[in-house]
Amino acid sequence: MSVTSQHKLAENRPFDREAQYNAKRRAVIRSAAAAFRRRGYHNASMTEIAKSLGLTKAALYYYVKSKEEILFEAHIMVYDKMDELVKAVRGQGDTGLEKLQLLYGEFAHMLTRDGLALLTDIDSLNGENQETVLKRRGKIERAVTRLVEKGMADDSIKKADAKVTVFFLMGALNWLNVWYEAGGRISGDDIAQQFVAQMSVGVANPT
Amino acid sequence: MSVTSQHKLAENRPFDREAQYNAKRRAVIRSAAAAFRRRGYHNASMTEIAKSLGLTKAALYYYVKSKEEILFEAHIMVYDKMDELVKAVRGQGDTGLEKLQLLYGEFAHMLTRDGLALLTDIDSLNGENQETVLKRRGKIERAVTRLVEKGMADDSIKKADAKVTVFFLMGALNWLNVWYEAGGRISGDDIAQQFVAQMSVGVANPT
DNA sequence: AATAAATTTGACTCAAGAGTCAAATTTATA
DNA sequence: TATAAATTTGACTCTTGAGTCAAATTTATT
Repeated sequence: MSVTSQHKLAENRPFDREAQYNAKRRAVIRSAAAAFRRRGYHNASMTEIAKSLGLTKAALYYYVKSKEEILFEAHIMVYDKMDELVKAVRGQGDTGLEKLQLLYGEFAHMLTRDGLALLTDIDSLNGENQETVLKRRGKIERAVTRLVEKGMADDSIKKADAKVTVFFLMGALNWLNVWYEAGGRISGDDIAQQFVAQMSVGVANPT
Repeated sequence: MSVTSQHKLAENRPFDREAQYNAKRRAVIRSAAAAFRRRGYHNASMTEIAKSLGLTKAALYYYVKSKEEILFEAHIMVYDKMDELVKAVRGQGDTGLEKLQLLYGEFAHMLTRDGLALLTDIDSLNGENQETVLKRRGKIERAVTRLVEKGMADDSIKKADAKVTVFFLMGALNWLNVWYEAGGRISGDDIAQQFVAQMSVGVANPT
């Protein structure tokens, strides 16, 4: 009996609780990130974020250490997802162009889904966090740049300054969050598809 | 004599003074706009903006009514310039594509020159100002959309959803301000040129 | 039901930064 | 040099919003 309860205490409950806690914490970050995207980091107050979750500001601090921590994690959440996508398409596609098409499509798709958004407010992060986020962004940009360069090497992509090309493409993605409202006239899938098409012809070598 | 001095008072001096005042006011707005772009609207304090002009915060309020007024006018300044550019290319170019190339090049060029930057913080404007800015942005987007549609009609531009195409192109421009630092590896002219090229092939009908 | 842990809250403190204003300073004019 | 207008400032006030904390409430366990 006492052994059983010990067991429960040590295995079942803690897991449950921890999972609960983590889920709620993620919910806080997601919800806040959406508010940041809609209204901007500084215009979205903690009180407001709390209210939209049916909580009080004080309760938020049970899950996070500071507002900045939320911003940081919101950034990281997106870059984690993007890293995943980079990994996911790694084996696929043949030419550089094909690989780029797959990845770009995944990116566009991600951004038109569930609240995931590239945030631009990096200046509101303190030195260390800011550096980390910039590093992560750089990592993604480099992954894309590699595909572009591979495409230039195998002649599937037109030769040009790879960096500018990548910025051009990433710019379009970032801007997506500004104008795209889920449930609008155009579906996320359509946009992703059209972005890929647009990107492709803009970049591909005429065959 | 008294007439002469009256005259001077009424004609010469005031003009000088007014011009001086206006020039300084514009300088305040430009300098602040640059700070907003670099550090974000809320991270750039009035004190900081004043200091970079060799002034005191209080002095700023001799030229502007509020921080928000600065943000508003900074936005308007850019849209005025863009309207000018739209007008400037109106007569030129033959096909829709050619017109679009000219305009897009001018836009890119403007953004890589003297501190003019598309600001994204629109949520920090109060209702009326915000509405005005959104209207101005809409006006520009519509002007670009018209060119795209003209191009689709005369077959110089590939048929697709014009709106998405325009957002794609404007996104790349907006993102420019995030990564482009004047005096970097690539000159503004080169970027403008490459953006036009990128845009063109992305959009043009294969001939 | 008693107890302990987890969660939430009301009522605070504190700092930062926008905005004000009377007084000081500078500039131009006669 | 005297004077008046334009410009700038130091020293404020006021608001907003982040963050804290002891106490209240809820949830799970025996």
